[in-house]
Amino acid sequence: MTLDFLGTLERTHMCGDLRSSDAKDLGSGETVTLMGWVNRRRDHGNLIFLDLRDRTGITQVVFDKEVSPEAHARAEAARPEYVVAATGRVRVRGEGLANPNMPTGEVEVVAQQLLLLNEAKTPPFPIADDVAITNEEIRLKYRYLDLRRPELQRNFELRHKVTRAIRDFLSDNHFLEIETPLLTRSTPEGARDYLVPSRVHPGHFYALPQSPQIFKQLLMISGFDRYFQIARCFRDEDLRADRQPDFTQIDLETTFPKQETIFRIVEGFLRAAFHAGGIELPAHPFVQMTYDDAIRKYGIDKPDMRLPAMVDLGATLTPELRETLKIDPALPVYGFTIPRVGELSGTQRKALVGEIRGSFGDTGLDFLDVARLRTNAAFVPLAEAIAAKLTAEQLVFNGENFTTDDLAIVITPKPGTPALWNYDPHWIPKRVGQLRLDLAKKYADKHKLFEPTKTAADFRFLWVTDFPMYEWNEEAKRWDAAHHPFTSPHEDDITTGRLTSDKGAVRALAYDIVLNGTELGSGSIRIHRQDVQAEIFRSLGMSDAEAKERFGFFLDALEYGTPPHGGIALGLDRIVMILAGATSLREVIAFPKTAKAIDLMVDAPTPVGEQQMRELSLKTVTRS
RNA sequence: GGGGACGUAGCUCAGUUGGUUAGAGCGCUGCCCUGUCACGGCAGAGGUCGCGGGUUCGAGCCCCGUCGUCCCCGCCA
Repeated sequence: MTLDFLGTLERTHMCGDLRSSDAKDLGSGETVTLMGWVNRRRDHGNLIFLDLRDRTGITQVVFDKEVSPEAHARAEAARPEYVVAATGRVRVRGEGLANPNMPTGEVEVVAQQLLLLNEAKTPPFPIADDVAITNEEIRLKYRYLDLRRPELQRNFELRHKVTRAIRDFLSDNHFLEIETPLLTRSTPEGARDYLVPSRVHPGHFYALPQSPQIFKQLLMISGFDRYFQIARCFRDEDLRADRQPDFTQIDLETTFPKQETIFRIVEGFLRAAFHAGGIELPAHPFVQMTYDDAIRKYGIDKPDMRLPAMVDLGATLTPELRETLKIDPALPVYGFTIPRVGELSGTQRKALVGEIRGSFGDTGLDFLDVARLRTNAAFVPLAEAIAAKLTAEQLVFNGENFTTDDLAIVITPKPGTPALWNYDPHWIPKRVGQLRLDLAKKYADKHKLFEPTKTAADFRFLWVTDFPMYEWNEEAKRWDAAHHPFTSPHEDDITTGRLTSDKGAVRALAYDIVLNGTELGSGSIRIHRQDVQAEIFRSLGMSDAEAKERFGFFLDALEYGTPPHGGIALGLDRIVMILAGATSLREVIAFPKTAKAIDLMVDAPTPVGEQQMRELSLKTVTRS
């Protein structure tokens, strides 16, 4: 079978367009032309059905030997994924022939002509069945075919709509979209940089940006007032399901903001973005929580608000009880529930106990099983007191009482164990918080709190505020910037001199936006005074000379009338991922990389030829 | 750098205690079929059980190594 050329033929409709009204409107002799891929062929001998697919949908085309023997013959030769152009009349399907399962199911096209524009090898995995392919390797190698599947077509249409809604919202709110360089300067702190060797300057390297941080601050100094960018960023760190080395941020900065100014802007464009994705978020501001509260109540700086919080049960334990139960007299005792886990069998419960104890190892932590406490008369009052506290939290969480169907865990630190975790008061809550998430994941099938209902209730946003300014770096024995060194401390922490006297207690005007336990974005109010910036650099152990060498241009710029400013950057990929109900960024990035940062389709990275290496003054050495 | 899961036909998977010639569904090829839409019927092709080594009379199955993919910890200002 020879292939046809398109010639002068033009497409009149997309494959998702036609409805019964189109059949009525078309007078006799009028025809439509559809172009697309053969989704499926059903050959009944003298009658053949081809389902034509493009990104808008699928339309059934009928080939009747009596209507057009030529078209019928070509339809016989067509196979899945062939590219064809079908011309014919739209017909309302007869009684009982309509297919209510497809949007175009009330009509069909009776073909008079079929052009076979291109053939296709049998694809390595099915395109037509919208089923999950588990072989990620083959999906990525044949990414162009994977992307042809309806599921991914939907994801990228969603991504486009979300991006567009955000762009429109920010544009409507006086933000200017300005591009910043991709070839820029390495700032060797934070994530590892991707480096690009300079040909013109042997031994010198550009770095790809981890974020346009300094540039957007300079744009504020330049007086652009409000800036945004859908910015590609690069970080040479190990990957995760929600981390790719090459990713996209919605980056923005504005002059004269309070934190709340930034919050309202972000809430505004997220509302617009979710609206574009068919979700109406409520009009009220998102919930806010300080970093300290997040750690205390959830044991993590990005709480998943779809689950009930942890509860401090310390007050329910008298010193005598602590002694009897071998609990440290001074340390907090945490309890939490996983709702609707249901009755566990003796075997299941035993396995769970082993699992939890095993995960604690030699940490000094142990736990009480509330269900077992109840079986001992001496501890019934304690069990009741604990249940009362858990009930209170459950009421806050979802308006339900804690019941015996909810798995209740109480974590108890053995006496004298603080030394094991270096007296860090966050150690216990973080550890308990991790267990909370592990168990929530383990019993996800039972509590179903992670299952999409396709409503706004699926998306639990949270602002986390008042992050610590500094983080103790145990290895280097020094204080590092917890966020980045351009973040402003709270104003009182500057005036009280706490920057030098008590670094651990300094709070930053830094905030994260969290959605369902995923960090969507991070921002801060920046330092706009040269003297404060210089002091922060010094407090980070950077000498004035060193600060000048690394950020001299920026310190200079701060001296020319820098307005107070601040901003945020949100991961566009993560927003789309969660909105699409996906669990990996690969589902929303067109050409993603594997966990080892390989592009399986184009096969990158690769060694380069000697000529290219020589031009760049590069030589490969083998690392031992 | 560390931990875990997986790897059997093009795809999704099964494969018992180690036992003869490795299976199913879908897909693919050919033939038949005028109302299917996950069409149906008949026939057929298709396998380095990721790779290498070992144990054994005998390995898809056990052991060691290795490669790849995925998930997690570290890391990600």
